[in-house]
Amino acid sequence: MEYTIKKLGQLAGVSARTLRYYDEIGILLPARINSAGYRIYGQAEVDRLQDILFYRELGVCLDDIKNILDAPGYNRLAALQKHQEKLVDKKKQLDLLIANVEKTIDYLQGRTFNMSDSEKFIGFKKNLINKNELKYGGEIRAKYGDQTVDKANQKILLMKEEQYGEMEKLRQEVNDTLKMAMATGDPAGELGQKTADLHRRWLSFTWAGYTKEAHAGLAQMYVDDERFAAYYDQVGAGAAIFLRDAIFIYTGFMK
Amino acid sequence: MEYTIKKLGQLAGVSARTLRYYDEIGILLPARINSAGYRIYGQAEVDRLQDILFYRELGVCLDDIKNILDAPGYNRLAALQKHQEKLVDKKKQLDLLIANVEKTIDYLQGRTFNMSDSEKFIGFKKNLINKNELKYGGEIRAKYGDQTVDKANQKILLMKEEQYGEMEKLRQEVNDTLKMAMATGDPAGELGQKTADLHRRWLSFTWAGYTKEAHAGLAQMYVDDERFAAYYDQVGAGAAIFLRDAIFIYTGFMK
DNA sequence: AATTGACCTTAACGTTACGGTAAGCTTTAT
DNA sequence: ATAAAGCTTACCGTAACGTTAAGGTCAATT
Repeated sequence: MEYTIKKLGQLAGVSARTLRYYDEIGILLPARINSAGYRIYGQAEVDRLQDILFYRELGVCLDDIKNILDAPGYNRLAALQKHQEKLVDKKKQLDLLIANVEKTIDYLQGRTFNMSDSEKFIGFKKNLINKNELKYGGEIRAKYGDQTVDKANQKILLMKEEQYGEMEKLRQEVNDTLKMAMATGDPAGELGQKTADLHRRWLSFTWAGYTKEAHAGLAQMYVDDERFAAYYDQVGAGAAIFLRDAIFIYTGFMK
Repeated sequence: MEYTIKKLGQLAGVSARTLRYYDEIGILLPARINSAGYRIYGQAEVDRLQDILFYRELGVCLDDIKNILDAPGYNRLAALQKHQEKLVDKKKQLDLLIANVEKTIDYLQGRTFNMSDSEKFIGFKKNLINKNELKYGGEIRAKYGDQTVDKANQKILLMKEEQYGEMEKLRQEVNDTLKMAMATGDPAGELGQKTADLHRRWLSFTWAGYTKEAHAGLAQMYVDDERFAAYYDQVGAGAAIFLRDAIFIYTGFMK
């Protein structure tokens, strides 16, 4: 498949000006120039542009990207695997920032009293990639010894366990609060609503995009799907229905 | 608490130069200037800087941020709630990009044959926020009618269900493959390793940062924690142990 | 055959959000 | 007392394009 400059731009979501600039600085040359002087791009250029955008997304400057892609030992597969790690890091950082926003909201609403100034800046972007890491690639492990790297990995592992632990704690809290709420018999009451709120927070751990509609939809699924119903009914008979009602009220689907 | 320019910079992770620039363009003025001409920042400025960085993270230009923050009707709480949504959108986009990288890796390794050019550019950043949305805020709902908004939300809900469905399918696949693998009795065999790989992919749905160490750690937890052990042993007696062994081999923790 | 409108070209200047450096004053630590 | 660290203004430099101007090309329609 061959592309003119605008077609490629539309495909990749960048402007034609950007592609001309990339030509100008020599980071992405067209496959050929046709008789009218038009830039024509081919398959190799599509893939190279994809690589460029992967690095750009990680905040690497174009000059560095050029050097990386043109280096004699460039290994696309290894690079992609590194990308994956970096993107996952980025996602983790986003989670931190989202937690920051949530805590700030709680703070504004008076539900959290101890928010330090330094906490207010957790999760904002730092440079994800440092040049050395890009340049020396796999050698860093040999250079600094596996110990350092393993220590770093262990730290991540600890964080994961901690995160998992928090999620478990939250899940337990949902169950406990649900049980107490059911004793009151009122899904609209304070405890019922607290259950729904806890449930939302638990969801947010794994769910990407929270919306009220989705939350309510899931609540209904809890009732319809026997596997879920069975899980929640461990808490008590009719717990799935009670939880659904509480969530419907919480999300405004029922009054 | 009062801060000098460098202190505030360190707190927030920005340079002193940046803060001077913010002063210059009038987006963040110091609380006062001391006798030596030094900029001194107070509590209000800390919070305002936090707001500025929230918007900056979403790609809003400084001029727009200034207008937003200085608008008469600015409501910090509402703004934060909108931020939360946007960040969640961003996270979803990151998930798309990660999926893109993974698919490209599969493609390079010959495990996926049908990757179209347009697929190669899924997930790269577009402008997350458009000006109108920022300016008119809540009015958009009234303006275009709830119908439009609800339709959009419904679409998200559908995507969620789909995503959930895929995850469920994968989980089922893990169980099925695990059962077959156990019949062979060899965790290091093809089926055993396929189980471990499927398990990794299933994990990646909910886990932010995959590392071999964490994967292996979790596998051990499956054995140690009776709740998990019980779940997997539904597949067959000793399934948790078999899965752990397969994962240990897969992650290189055992030969 | 002519026209229209979408597309392409080069060339040049403009913009955003700072980084870097110079030249000099102030505060803090030793 | 002196050096190091931190502060000031002022100015120049930059990356990655956006924008506009002035003009050539292509496909479809009249």
